[in-house]
Amino acid sequence: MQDGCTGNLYFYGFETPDMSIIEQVQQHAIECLKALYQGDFTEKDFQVNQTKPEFRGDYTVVLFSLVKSLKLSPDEIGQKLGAEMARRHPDTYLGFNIIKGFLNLEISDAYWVQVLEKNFDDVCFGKHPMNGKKVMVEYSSPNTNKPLHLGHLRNNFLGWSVAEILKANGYEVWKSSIVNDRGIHICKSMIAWKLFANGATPASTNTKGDHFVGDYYVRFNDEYKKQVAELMDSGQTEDDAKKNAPIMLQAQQMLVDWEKGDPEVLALWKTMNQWVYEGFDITYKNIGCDFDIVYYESNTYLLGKDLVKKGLEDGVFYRREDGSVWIDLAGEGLDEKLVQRKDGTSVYITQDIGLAQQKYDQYKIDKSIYVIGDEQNYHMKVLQKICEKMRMPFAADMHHLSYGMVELPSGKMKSREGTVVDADDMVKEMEQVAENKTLELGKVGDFTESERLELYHTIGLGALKFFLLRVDPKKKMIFNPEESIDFHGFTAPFIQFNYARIRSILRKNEIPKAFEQPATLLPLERELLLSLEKYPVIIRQSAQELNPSLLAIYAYQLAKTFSSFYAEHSIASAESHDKKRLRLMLASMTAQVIKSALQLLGISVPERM
RNA sequence: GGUCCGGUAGCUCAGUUGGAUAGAGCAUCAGCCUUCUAAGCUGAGGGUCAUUGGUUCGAAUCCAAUCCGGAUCACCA
Repeated sequence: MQDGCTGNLYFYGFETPDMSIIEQVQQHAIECLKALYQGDFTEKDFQVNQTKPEFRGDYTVVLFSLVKSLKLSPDEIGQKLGAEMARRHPDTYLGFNIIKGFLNLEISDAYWVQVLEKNFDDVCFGKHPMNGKKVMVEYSSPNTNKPLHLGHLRNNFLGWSVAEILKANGYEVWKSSIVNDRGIHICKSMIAWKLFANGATPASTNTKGDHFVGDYYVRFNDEYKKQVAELMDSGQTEDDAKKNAPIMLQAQQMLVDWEKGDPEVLALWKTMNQWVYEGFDITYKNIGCDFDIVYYESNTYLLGKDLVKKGLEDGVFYRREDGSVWIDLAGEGLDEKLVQRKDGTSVYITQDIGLAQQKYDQYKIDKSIYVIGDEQNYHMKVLQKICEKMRMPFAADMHHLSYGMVELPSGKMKSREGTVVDADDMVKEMEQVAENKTLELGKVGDFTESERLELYHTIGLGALKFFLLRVDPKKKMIFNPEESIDFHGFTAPFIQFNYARIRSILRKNEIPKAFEQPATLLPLERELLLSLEKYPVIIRQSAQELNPSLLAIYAYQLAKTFSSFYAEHSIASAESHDKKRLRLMLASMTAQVIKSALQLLGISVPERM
């Protein structure tokens, strides 16, 4: 599903999107250096940064790296370069100064105003034209024996957001999920249900399906622990007790029966999985996740066997005496890895190879992204290496978007030990906090009941998503349930609040027609424009790095700049007609970009709050 | 033990293709609502960028070693 922004904006080859100002500065500098010094210069020869606030200027060329090759002082290079850039592009540069090897360039007001005039009402501003590339983002990929928890939320928010960010960069994107619907963990819930439920169902107990099944998973572990303790009391070692506990043996037998296709086991399996799916659907809908393709492991777990055969023939794999099949990756700094058991059944990685191939065959994707926790870094490295060794054409374009675990102050969350923060509870709690704060502030007196609920959802879920997305994905993060997530400062509600303030103004004021005379920009107006102008670059960067936190940080920084601007200058009662028009346009564009950036994070904005 | 990732303010985090006096938020303190929504604005305090050495005009960023924390190295998924 595309948003209408990336489809037909440009005809390939005829029109290219405008260069951002930072790219222009770079090009201008290259062009002028060539003219001045007759050498070959590229972007790599010098850096362009945003000018630090304590100096005059907008963008800065760092001159030190040019000193050696030109054999001139930074000051001399700066003077010549600055003058030449200003001479050649008088519409862009207002002036320049050189301080300690830094060439600070002031961009002209006219340039900034033209950026504003051109883009202030463009809902597609910042998004890039279609590039003809197809990419699949696999994310979420839940187990069906327990409900989603906070860690899954990080995965879901990340995956969804990265997919949207790629769309905004012109990719055709499929969101997919591989549901882990078979295996010993499901059998554990099944056997516990059989033993203890007396035929109870989610409906009969008025419980959400995934929680219902999850409860039996916990029940299994309780019983298991009890049985292990009993066996140990009767003299068995811990290892033996763990192996011999009757309920574990029953679960394992159930898995064997499942693989044999025992109708009774299959029926129960289908029923319980269905309960879980009904629960997941509610959660996914509530948190705004969607998928274009859903794979089920029960359908894919046999994939890859043919590839193992082929790999054996090609000498990529080898067979041991006992019949098991391996690959030797010791040369790549990895280990030897099993790809097929001695009994001929496949292991996890076998189906991963098969599914990777299937994705490529079915959808002709150019890039395949896997959103999977960093505990599987090794596994994913092995997978990619195997695909590479098998000369699969897509091997180089597989990308593991590895993210760190969400931990509690007490350490890792463990479903088995019940120390998890449940996803549904978490969302509900955030909505509750949103409600409390909103009522405290007394701003929704005239809202209808459903408007109120929608607002609490927007704010509460927004705060949660932002909290999880604002951190660099690859870093682990700590969540403290004692201190509930803040609604002040570096948060979604702050950004949403600024959006609502702008909307409030725009409801009451129309943007007047044209300027009567060119406006001169005040520092905060200029700062806001500088920030707005960066948006397309940020969208591109977050796609390149597969990192939504760049957008989150950007959206906050933009909202913060607006907030200062708002406190300092009146918009509706500006000192002149021109200023009023300028500021309304600024406000309008800010709202537009905030909405767009948050939307890429999966966060919506309220018209009032 | 091998491999990989991380260590920045009391807390949670930015900042790493090497650039100016290392930045935000929370918490603390001091101001600011008769004017567009104070979920706000302005300001203050708070740092041995884990440690040591190296590379150079310049290092939180690169290299080496060390310390601390985590992940992973299953005929589990």
